[in-house]
Amino acid sequence: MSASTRDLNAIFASNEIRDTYRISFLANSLIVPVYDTIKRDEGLNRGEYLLLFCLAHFPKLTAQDVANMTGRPRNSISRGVHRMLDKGYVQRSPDAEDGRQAWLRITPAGRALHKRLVKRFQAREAELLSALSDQERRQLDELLQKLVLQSSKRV
Amino acid sequence: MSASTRDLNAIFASNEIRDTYRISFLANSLIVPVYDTIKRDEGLNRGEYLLLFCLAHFPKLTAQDVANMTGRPRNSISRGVHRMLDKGYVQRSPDAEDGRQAWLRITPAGRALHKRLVKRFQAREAELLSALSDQERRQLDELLQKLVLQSSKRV
DNA sequence: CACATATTGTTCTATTTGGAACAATATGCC
DNA sequence: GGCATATTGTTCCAAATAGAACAATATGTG
Repeated sequence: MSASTRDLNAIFASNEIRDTYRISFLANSLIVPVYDTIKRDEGLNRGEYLLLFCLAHFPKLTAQDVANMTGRPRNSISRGVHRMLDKGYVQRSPDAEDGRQAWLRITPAGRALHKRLVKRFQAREAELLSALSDQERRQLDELLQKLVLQSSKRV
Repeated sequence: MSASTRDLNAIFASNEIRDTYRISFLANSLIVPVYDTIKRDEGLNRGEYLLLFCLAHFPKLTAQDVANMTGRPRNSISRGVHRMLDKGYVQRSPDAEDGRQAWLRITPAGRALHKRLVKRFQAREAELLSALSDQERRQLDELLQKLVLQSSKRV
């Protein structure tokens, strides 16, 4: 009964950082439930899935690249790499020119897993976007692109 | 050198879940650096700040309300409540009608803290939004509102 | 009223997370 | 070449996190 007597959704429209609050809320709503199912079904945690996702979109990356892309600390990536190596979803080969770094690549098993798992995010995204018309989706696409480029500029 | 030879930003435009990826990226970019400064300067972790923020926008809430609003598990909220009680930013009073629950309210000290801290998020938000025109900001506002309402509908 | 079920908030525990220090390697500057 | 500084990836450790079980209270159904 407690929640029903107050409109908790009112905060979406009436707080000092409306865009921040709503973007953060949407991010959680889009990814948390899906990560939960991935954890449950495949035993991958967030860092491991992010690594898989990044490697699915580039021929090769260093651990530092993945840290830069995801904003996670290097030690988290390092742990994720080792677990994904063990699981056979990722392979690693040292760089001949720079002895410090190593190149990471996705394996066929990793790519197959990615193809299966990304469908879950797509389904959740489609559910959310069902609230928008085609034109609104195009608007959103343009706005998001401007914002992420602005955001990554300062890094 | 490794990153400069690859355009890591390309993933924004070319992945299977573009909106999910970019919204999640933006959320991190908006809140993580600010949370870091709040942790450093005030010793509040994410759950504690979220509690403060929620209570700043409602006269009273139960711990369960806060869990619903933030999507965090009840035990995290419970811990946050105790620490914020100790710090004097929150007060608690049992509900006379329902012996299980208690009402949480922000204290004057808590409100003063909130007013100071929210400015940091506002500054970060303004920095991001500087990439958009006034009209684009209005568009974003409308789109976000539709999306959060869609998102909270299913809960 | 009695008993099964649900809800609130808490504690216990295992996992996840990230800061800091570290070794190995690379770069820059004299 | 030699030495200070930077970068990569790792390990160590402390803090944060969330699932599960729990006690107390409330609700519903006979």
